[in-house]
Order: sequence, then C-alpha cells, then structure tokens
Amino acid sequence: MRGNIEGMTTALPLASPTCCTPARAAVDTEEAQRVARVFKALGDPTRVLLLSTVTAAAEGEACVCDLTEPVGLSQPTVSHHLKILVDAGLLSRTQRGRWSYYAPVPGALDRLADTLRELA
Amino acid sequence: MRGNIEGMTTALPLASPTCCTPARAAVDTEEAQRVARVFKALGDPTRVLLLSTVTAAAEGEACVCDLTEPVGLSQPTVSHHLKILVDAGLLSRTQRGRWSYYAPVPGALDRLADTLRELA
DNA sequence: GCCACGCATCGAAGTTTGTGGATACGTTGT
DNA sequence: ACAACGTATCCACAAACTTCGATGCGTGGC
Repeated sequence: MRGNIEGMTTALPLASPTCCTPARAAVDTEEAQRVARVFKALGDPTRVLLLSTVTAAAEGEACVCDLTEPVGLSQPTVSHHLKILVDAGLLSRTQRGRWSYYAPVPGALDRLADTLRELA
Repeated sequence: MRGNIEGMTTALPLASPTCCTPARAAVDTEEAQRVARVFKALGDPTRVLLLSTVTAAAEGEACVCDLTEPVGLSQPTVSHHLKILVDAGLLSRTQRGRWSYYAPVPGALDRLADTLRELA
C-alpha cells in the first residue's frame, strides 16, 4: 500500500518533517545550578575517596591527619578538597583542640539520591 | 582530683595525644574513579538541564534541535555536552534519518542513586 | 613567653573544561 | 548530481580546577 491517502496529505506536514518540538525540563535553571554544584563536588575521585573514608571512620568522624595518608596527597590539597565537600553540604567541620574533625552531614546523601530519582 | 593515677600514666600515651587513626574507605581508588566520572558528568548545570529535558520529553527522546533552544547555547556546545552524558552511560544516542535522538538509559539514574546510598 | 603541632590560606604552575565559529560528514529531497 | 538540512568534529581561547610549597593562625605543652 504505497502512496498517500488523500485525507492524510493535508493533515501531515510532509513538506517539513516535524522534528523540533522543544520540550521543557522538569527543573528550572536555578535548580539545575544547585544540583550541579553538589554533583561537581562528587566529580573528583579524591573527594569520593575522602567522603567514603570519613563515613567509614570508626567514630563517624576523622581529622585531616587521618585522611592525608589514605589519599596520598599533601595536607593543603586534602584541606582544599574537604572545604569543597563542606561547602557542598556533604561534610561538617568541628574544631576540637588542635584538630579539625570532619563528619558526614546526616541525610545529605540520601536527599541527593532522592533528587536523582526525581530526575528519572 | 587533679593529677594522674600511677597506673594510667603508662596506659595512656599522654605525651603524644592519640589523633591519627587512618581509617580505610569503603571503596577503593578504582571504584572512586568510576563513580567520580559519572558525577562529573552531572557536575554542570547545562548537562543537568539537558538530562532533565530529555527525560521530560513527550516521546522519551529528543533530538539536538529540540535541546538547543531550552539551554540557550550553540549547537556544537549542546552536542558536546550530550556526548559527555552518553559517555557517562546516562543517555543513549540513536540516529534516525537526519536526526540524532537522545534518550535516557533506563535505570542508570536509579543505579547511581543506589551507589549514593551505599556510600552513606 | 616560647616553641611545637595541626590546619587553613595564599601564590603559582600545569592541566582540564566550557564555549562558539568554522568545517566536514551523512541524509534527504529535487 | 546537487543543494539543503541536522550533527559531529576540529580549532582556539578564556575560565576554572588540581596540586603543592610557603606561610599564617590558633591551640596546647614546656
């Protein structure tokens, strides 16, 4: 059955094959920036390792000197990465005596996982 | 009751206050790199917007011309971001006629969410 | 008061990333 | 065969990122 039924030719715009139907995202530009900011913090192997190490620490927290050796980087670099994780709301910092203790923010990763599921 | 009981002085290493107890992460270096690679793909506002737009598309897929206008960037830039999302395993590309259709990989975001929960 | 210690900040070098114009490639229609 | 169209790739450039040494700051022990 080749060719066109007469009624279809007028209904379907065959001359300009319909392609572009610009869809709208479920999130706006502002939310995309917020979400991307957190994901960018997790977009570095060192920071994933740091977050995992802090979370797996015996007391649920760890100081910088505990973290320098596992990742094999200098102390300033580790402090830099930890600051990024704190700014992203994934870790919290508590100074006690001479040491800075970093601990995971409760529920932060779970909320991020929910955001991922909402995107899907 | 100030001062030290004699038995404690030998038990507790008061001279060097025990701090560094280097904990081990739950993930190894290799897995951290794999995870970070996917998160880095989501670490850009444009790509979050693109992923959300493709997912929210009516037919579950969208071509580049559908996506250029919503994000407000040039076509080469949009293609570049889409390639990153494909390489990360979050989108799939299917060429049909003159158009390239991008669709979300089923379950990819869910698996990523699971990875997040395992980290916590 | 002074020194040692743990950590944050600064400055700099090398690398990576985001972006758009120009261009090449494959497909469609004439 | 040729022209038009949608995309991917190449090139270049500015901005951001990662890293470390040097330095500054606050705390604790002498």
